[in-house]
Amino acid sequence: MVFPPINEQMDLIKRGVVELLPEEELVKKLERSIKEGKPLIIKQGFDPTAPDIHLGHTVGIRKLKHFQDLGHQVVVIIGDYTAMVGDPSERNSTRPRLTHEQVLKNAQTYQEQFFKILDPKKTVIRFNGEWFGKMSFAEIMELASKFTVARMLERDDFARRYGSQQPISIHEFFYPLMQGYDSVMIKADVEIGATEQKFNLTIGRDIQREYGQEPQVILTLPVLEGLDGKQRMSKSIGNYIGIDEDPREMYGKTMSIPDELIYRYFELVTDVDGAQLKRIKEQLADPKVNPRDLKMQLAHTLVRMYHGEEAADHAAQEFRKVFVKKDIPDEMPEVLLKTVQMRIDNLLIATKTAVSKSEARRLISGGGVSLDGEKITDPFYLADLKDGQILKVGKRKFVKIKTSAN
RNA sequence: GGGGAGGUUGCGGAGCGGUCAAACGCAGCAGACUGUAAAUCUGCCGGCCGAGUGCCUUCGGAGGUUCGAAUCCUUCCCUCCCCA
Repeated sequence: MVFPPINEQMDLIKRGVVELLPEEELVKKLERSIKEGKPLIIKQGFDPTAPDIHLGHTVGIRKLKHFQDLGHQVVVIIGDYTAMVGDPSERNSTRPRLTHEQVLKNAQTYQEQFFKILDPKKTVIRFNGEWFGKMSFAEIMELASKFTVARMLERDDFARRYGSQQPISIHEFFYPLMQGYDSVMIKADVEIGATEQKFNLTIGRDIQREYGQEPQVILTLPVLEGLDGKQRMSKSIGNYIGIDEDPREMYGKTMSIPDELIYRYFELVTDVDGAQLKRIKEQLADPKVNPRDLKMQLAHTLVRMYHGEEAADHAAQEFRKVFVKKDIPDEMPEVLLKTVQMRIDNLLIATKTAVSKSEARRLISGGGVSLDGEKITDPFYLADLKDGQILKVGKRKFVKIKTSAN
């Protein structure tokens, strides 16, 4: 196995990285790897708590991909066991625990989605239930004895919860230990994680040392902000862009990120190269350039990466049409109705464009509803329904009406 | 084991016998504007009824007191702190 020279490797490895600790150790590992022709083992763990991967996850996955491209061995740990514990990092409350069955089902989807970025032939996937599932109580006690409560409470999220009178369950203390033990089991050389993972990653070094192994190098990456631009991207907060999402959704959601995040997204979750990245930065600083255009470029890039060029072009076209020109989209869901007359509030319910009648009436009175381009503000307006009529609710819900009369 | 503080509408957090579907902030939705589903401003923000000092469901669970309870009492469940 032949690897690129160290400085070349380091350049790619360091892109977008927050901390690389300790850097000298990585250099030593790389030197040895080149000398012996042996790839390094690069680890990252994922908790299959939600069945969809979003852009936030891809920050790490893309970094794994960098290592993979350099010829190293990527090992993805699916934390089927740790997911039952729930990572306490950055949480101010105990996470709900999942059943093993749910976890396995989620893991399946995860794997499929990983391979949209990673090369399946070069990726090893391990479930940590493989070793934790058969660990004896004595072994668990041994692992637990290697750490103290005070050490755990050093962590600011635990300290914060403790201080603000929030519950911390004992089992949560096990999470970092388990994650560290994963590193022991696969003899990790490098572990990748978000900055909030630093504590867990560091514990991994200590645990490896306790078990007589050379400690892993830790590499932390920024936490990607979600659509709101403030909170971390997360499925449970609902501010995420899933990599499996419909191209138009993906495009539109990207357009809704705050302008300040444009560069960050380019840097962390797209495949644009260093030169392009530099140009984007310059353009963003130029007051003559409309940030919207760069955001459109970002949206296009993301859709292209996950759905291909054609889908990206189409999504861009639709966006221009619907949101810039305020036109109607090419395609929209059709709803078949059995009558030719219906009160407008009921029509919103029938087309599922509103969940409750109160909401429907609110939307109507608020001026958010139109039929064939004509705004309707009376909730009791009796609409004559025609085939092909377009109902618009809010900014982006469109429904084409079909009547059974024809 | 003893003492104390708590559990409120998605979240945070007021309310402590009627004027409470419950302040306020955040999130969300809609409208206006725009350079975009950015920013900003305005409105809405439990459900139902052609809509009103209307009806129904909600303030950890179950009972009770009262003309009337998120607010008082009993009991149960859950959390946190201090002492042992």
